[in-house]
Amino acid sequence: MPELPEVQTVVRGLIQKVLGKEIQEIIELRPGTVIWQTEITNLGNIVEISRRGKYIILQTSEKLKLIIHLRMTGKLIFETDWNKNAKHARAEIIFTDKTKLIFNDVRTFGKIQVMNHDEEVEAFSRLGAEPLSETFNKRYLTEKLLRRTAPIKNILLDQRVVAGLGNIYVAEILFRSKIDPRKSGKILKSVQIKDIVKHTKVVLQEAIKHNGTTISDYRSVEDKTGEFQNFLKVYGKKTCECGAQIIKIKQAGRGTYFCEKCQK
DNA sequence: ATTGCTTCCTGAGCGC
DNA sequence: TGCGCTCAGGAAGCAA
Repeated sequence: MPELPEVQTVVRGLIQKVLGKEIQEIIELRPGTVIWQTEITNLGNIVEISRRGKYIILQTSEKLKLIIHLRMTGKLIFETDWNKNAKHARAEIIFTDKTKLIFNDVRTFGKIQVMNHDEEVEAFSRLGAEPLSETFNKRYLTEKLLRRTAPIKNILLDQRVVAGLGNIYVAEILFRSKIDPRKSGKILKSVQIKDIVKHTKVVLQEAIKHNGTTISDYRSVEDKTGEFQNFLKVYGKKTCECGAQIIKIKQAGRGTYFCEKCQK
């Protein structure tokens, strides 16, 4: 599932492969994949590629922007063979040099929004701090956890609190912080909040360095897997490094992995 | 204001 | 071999 490190890896790949290219057309292969929020005559060249939370932002010379969310199984694969097709291709961004970007998505939850450069992305107004920015610090998180009775796992998954974390990284962050994911946000000690902030930054940076985590679907722009799955300590594991059994429960509709011995 | 449930969707894996 | 079931989960929408 693409979370911040995977999206960041895709952005890095896009900068290498498609920055500067001129978009000839966007072909929607499955209805509902592309959301047109403005009239288009000419798409223009890609002039800037960035990320906000788990959203990818492509800006063009024609004052347009494409907002792409991969959700669970979305991929953006760069393809130099114009005639090549992919099994679950939902849309294609065709460039004038006969290369293309295939938006592949088994579960079809991913979307591409096409809108004006100066138009506000509604979803962005709800997003919390970027975890790798200065804004995401102990003071910020302490304020966000105030009065929140939900389990810390659920709170960290909430994009309004911090933008970019998903199920895998939250599990790893709480493991490294030695905090029980079931623990209510508001009862966390000052030092625990400090640890969450610290380990969030460390885990995300390490994962970015290793091109993200591939459990099943995630691939880079070059259709390669990440490597951070080799460094996971709890997500999907049976045994903890301490020797105890990893426990699996369900929280917020998702699998939570943790070690009862290490995480209090 | 916050919480937690449901919904969207397809393929993999499992038991029989 | 194939059927039916469960599981995987990001975020919106909704009820409480």
